[in-house]
Amino acid sequence: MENLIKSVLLQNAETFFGAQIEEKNIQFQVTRKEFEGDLTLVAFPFAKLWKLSPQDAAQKLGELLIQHVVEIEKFNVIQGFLNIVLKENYWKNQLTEIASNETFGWEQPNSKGTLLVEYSSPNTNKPLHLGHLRNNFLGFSVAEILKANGHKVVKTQIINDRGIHICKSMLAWERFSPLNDKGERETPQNTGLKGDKLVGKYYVEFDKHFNAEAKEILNQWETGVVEGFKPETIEQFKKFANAREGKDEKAVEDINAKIKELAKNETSLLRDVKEMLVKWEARDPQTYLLWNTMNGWVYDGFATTYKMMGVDFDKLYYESETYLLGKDIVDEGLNKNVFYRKQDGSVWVDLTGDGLDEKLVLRSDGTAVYMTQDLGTALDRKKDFEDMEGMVYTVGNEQDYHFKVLFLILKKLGYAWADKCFHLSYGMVDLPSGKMKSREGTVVDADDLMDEVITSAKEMTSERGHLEGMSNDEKENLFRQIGMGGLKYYLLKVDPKKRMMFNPEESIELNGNTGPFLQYAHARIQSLLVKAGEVGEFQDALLGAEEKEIIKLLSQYPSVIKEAGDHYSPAVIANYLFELVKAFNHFYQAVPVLIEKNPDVKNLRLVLCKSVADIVKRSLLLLGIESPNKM
RNA sequence: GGCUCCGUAGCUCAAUUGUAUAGAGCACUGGAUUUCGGCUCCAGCGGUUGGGGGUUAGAAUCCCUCCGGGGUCACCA
Repeated sequence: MENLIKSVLLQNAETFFGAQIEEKNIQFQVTRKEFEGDLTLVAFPFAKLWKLSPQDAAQKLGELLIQHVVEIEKFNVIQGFLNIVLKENYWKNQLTEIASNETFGWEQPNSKGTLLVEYSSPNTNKPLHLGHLRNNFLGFSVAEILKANGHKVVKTQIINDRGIHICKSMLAWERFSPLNDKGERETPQNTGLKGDKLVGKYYVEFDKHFNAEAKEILNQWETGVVEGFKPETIEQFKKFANAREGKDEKAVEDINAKIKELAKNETSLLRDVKEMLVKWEARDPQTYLLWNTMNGWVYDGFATTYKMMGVDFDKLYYESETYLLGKDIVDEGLNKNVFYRKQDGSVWVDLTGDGLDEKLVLRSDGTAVYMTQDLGTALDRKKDFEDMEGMVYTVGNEQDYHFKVLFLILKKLGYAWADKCFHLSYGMVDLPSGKMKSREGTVVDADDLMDEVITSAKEMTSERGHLEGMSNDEKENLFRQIGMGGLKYYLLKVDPKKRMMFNPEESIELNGNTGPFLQYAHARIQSLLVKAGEVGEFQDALLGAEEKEIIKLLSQYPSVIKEAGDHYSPAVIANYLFELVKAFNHFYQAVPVLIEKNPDVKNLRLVLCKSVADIVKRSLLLLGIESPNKM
């Protein structure tokens, strides 16, 4: 309808206005509840054009439009806003169209370009936590939303499976794991621990021993024991120690931190773990075997977690296979004069012209840095998916700068698809107690949290739900659907860019703006439809205010899907759904459906209910949330 | 300190391509069912949109400034 009015105005611009008008001057908005109308046109720009008062301009616009657009029944003008009322038949036709189209609001699948969506991308030395949940739910949902917008989508992740942090877990396991009576070290099999949890345990174990050793060294230094240490180090220590004299508390603390760093560098554990990394890079068979074994445990653990999350991937990238990539791109950049080499052999890119810094892309020893890897990986993906039009990187906002630089370099190197690369940057998840910090043990484990929400869904639903006739498996499945639905909705309803507060109590609520509230509306409609049976024609039905309100909302659905896609934001869909379901509950409370005597009216209401249920179900699916028929 | 993001009701969030009286949920108070699932609905309470200035017919939204908070400024990832 908006497009129709727009084209009428544009086509008749000469006759109406005596001049061409710009499309952006035609602004629509949804008519506010307190005024009569279905659609509102803002008349201020036209007032300027005609040199009339806004009221007169709006009046003139209304008179013009009512002659040219048959669907318009009448209009009214309030302070430069033209409120248009559309004919009842228009809305009934809209409903018929919505109800008859099973993919209403979605674009033809694969009708648009291929996009890679990267999300999750964990380290293999620790289990997944609450932050990963936001990442995974977001990435998965955005991928689904892009599909609904017609894109072909490849879901992917890059697994950070190498580096010093992995070696820390490996070394700690070799050294500190107790042996059982068969002489074996701890494994997921003999402990029953989930693989990622076991490996994470040894990562923590490493840190404990590492800190203890550093403290021991520190004690030696402070008490004057200096044998066995490099003279330079002791020199440095003494310099720091003397610098503490006469300083205030804060300054002393800073200096002590530096001394601690010094001591950490002297630990045998750090030396050994670095040695292990070198061995790994040299493909030492024993180290490689250990690495493979422990990563295998982690992958088994992650697989369980991903399954519970309900996310999946089409293509996996491993950092152990990509970390050497990007060397070619360094040559390419040098050839294209985008990069330059410094005296010491390191390679840099100068982005000061774009308001950024100079950035290193290759170390002086010829090894790659993070940026080099990411450049190489990006090109690698383009090779794997030649029709790739762009990429979405679901990564926390602490890496905003990194991605700005990454995309800029790709652009400077002349890759057209760099323009369609998007950093789906999301804010940190805070707890009521403050920030999540792994060192302080305030991290919320993903598995534990999912278990908790499912358990509380069980407690709450067992009391109030409609569970009669369900098998135990069906019940367990239902609790999972409700618990996970609540959790996902809670994390997705907030604008991704924003930092958000995670309140465990609110996340398991069933009322208000929550996942279960939407699921409940869907389940209630399903039960109604089962009772209703066959649904016939509704041509002669009169449209009530409540019905019309819902049809209006339903007809906005396509633009909601488009907006969610354009902004990579599941929150747009979540907020729309909540509005829709509130309107539906209002309607359902005020208007009888099954008991309605007039068959046309009854049919119309049933079609309306079914359309709402369909949209709710399909949209929740875009958020990764299931809609049970009973709950 | 440089760059960057953010600050909306007691709390959690909408509205940020400028547009009518800034909206929801939670919490709190009071109501609704001879009716289809009460995990429902209705009403009330609650705001100087961090402060100040500017641009505009019109500012939560754009610009400047101050205050407060986060992130980032590694030859880490």
